Amino acid sequence: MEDVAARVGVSRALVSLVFRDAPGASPRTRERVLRAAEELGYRPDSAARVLASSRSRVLGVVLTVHNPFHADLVEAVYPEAERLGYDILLSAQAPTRHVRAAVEALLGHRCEALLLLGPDTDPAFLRETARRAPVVSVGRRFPGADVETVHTAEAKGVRLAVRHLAGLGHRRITHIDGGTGAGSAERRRGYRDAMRGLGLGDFVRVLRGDHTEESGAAAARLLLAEERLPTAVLAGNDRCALGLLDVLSRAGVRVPEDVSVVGFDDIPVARLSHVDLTTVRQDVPGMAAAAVATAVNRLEDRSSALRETVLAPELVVRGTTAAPREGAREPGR
Amino acid sequence: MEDVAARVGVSRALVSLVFRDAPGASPRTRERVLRAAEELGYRPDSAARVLASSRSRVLGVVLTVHNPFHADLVEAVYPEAERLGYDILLSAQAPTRHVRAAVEALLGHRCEALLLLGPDTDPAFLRETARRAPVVSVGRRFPGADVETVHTAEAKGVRLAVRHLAGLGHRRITHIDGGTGAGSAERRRGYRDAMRGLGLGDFVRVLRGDHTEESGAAAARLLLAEERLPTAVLAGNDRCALGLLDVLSRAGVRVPEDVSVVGFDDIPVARLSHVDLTTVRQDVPGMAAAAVATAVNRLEDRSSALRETVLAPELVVRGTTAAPREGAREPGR
DNA sequence: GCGCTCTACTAGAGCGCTCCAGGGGCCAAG
DNA sequence: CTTGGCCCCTGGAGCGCTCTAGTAGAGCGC
Repeated sequence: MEDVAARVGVSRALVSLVFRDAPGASPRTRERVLRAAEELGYRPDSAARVLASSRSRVLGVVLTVHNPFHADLVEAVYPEAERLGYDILLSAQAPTRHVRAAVEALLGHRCEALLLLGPDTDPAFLRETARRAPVVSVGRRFPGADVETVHTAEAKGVRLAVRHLAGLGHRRITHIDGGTGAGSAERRRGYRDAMRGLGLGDFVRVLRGDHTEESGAAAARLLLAEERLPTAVLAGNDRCALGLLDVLSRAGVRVPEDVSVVGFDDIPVARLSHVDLTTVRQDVPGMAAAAVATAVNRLEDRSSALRETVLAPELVVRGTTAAPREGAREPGR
Repeated sequence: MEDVAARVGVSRALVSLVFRDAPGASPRTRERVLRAAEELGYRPDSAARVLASSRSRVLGVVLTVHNPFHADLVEAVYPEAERLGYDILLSAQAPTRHVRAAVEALLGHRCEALLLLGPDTDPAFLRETARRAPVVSVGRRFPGADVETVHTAEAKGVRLAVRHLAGLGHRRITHIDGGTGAGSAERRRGYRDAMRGLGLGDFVRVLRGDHTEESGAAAARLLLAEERLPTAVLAGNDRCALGLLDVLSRAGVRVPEDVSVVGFDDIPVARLSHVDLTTVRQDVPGMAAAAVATAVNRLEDRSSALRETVLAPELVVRGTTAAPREGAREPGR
């Protein structure tokens, strides 16, 4: 910085000012400073910057690196953060690496706020973390944990799916739930309510699962071993639906002719032509934008109240749902 | 830090020393400092640390966030880095975000070296980046780009797969390649060589593809439209194999009875019971360890020569390969 | 000419840490 | 009793920036 200043013949402060895009330098000088910096290969040091300004303008994101839905969110977070002048740093949560470790790393690198994607942790830890920095939980609710929340109206999404299926003539609609996965409890409840709301209370059936392909496969094997299949299955998420589809198709069960399948999330694989999964799409750009905006808002106004942003999901009808076969219909219909 | 020092009744320097785990403090004092810090909720500020020491001990990792193989690598990188006392920062590459942006972010945050996972970029950019910091390209070779390289012996992996298939009696073994994907050119060449080496040169057939499920699906549709299927397909990677399997099974083609399928990578989905894909496993822990070690070694000895670490792959035989049906055998066998 | 404002720029004090050059005790050897 | 060495510990100068308070000088109205 000293060198750049010397080369242009101004003070260090002026150079600093130019690099901060702060007012107070003439266009001509600004231009000369920039050129000198270019020539000398000077790039401001973010550590020093952070230290001096006690602001880093960095948001930390904790993701489960194996989760395709998180991948979508991360991708959507970047442009939004950039728009607001923030930088993004990622840290991974994994079976072998607790959220705690990811949070420590991020905070240690001066992230001003944290976006936790479907964090697999306890409210106590979040409450504690929230005292250190604004925390936004994306996709998972933590009542009473003092964190900002951005999530989809899960129940509504499930309702859309159930109505779609019922509208096609399905009654025996089984739900494979997502266990303790993000949003899973809400989806399970939403399913029960939607079924009852349509007078299908007697057909309610929930299979335990989680948000992986494996659990969908397991559910499929369980169903195949029974006397007859349900006419439709509502999976806890797309990955579960994928596992289900795979095992069903290998067993010679045709989708959607023999059984209809609906997922949740609308991850990229679901859109592939050969999968063509009917699913409930979460508003990824909306969630990313809301998460970033919430964090930034909180940063700029510490006293602001906790927000809960709920985004509307959307049913995307593709090729895995159709009317049940005649023979599969309930008698007396 | 001042506060902690005051509370214990020592100097700031002593506190610094304790937190750096540097020798020169008695166990008793060390203990007291740590307790005081705990009570006051003091945590050293990494920005200041970095600034003062002009070392950050942070490695930057650029990954394609949608890539399950990268997810595996990232997970394996953490423990290795921790062992050597380094921190990891992630930045994503995506269709909407060039490697360049990820690299800038990481370097701006004082990463001392960069691990690029199968970077989708040009040698010129890498050469330029390598002048700024040690760069390790994982899974993709860049001859002449002055970067460290860690990759699998792709040709060997393919050879193992081809031999396995040939050993089962297959001759019409088709390869769906990975286009410009990481390692793809080597795999393609390896396939050709292996086929010729087994006297199967006449059966060489390469279908253009890329490293996505979609390309596997497309290849499957193409094959299904032909007079007869090959008896075995060697996909460019697991994702491609997955797309292929999916379309085949929906078309009523049984795997491995009607056609055998082999993937490459051994990503988590491949191991799932319902997929049970025979594949060539890349040594993920080995690659992660080598990548970290190479970066650290380079950091500690700037003058060290560029290394290329080649790891042996391993054939994992699962349920998608078997001997070809009698009828499918070549006449005259 | 004076006082005023406004623009363009500067000096210098931090930000929170590391690290080096010591400085006292204390003990064993001479 | 000295000397040397070792162990613990301290003071203070940076690291590369930001930011506040302030200066110089130009332009303006009266």
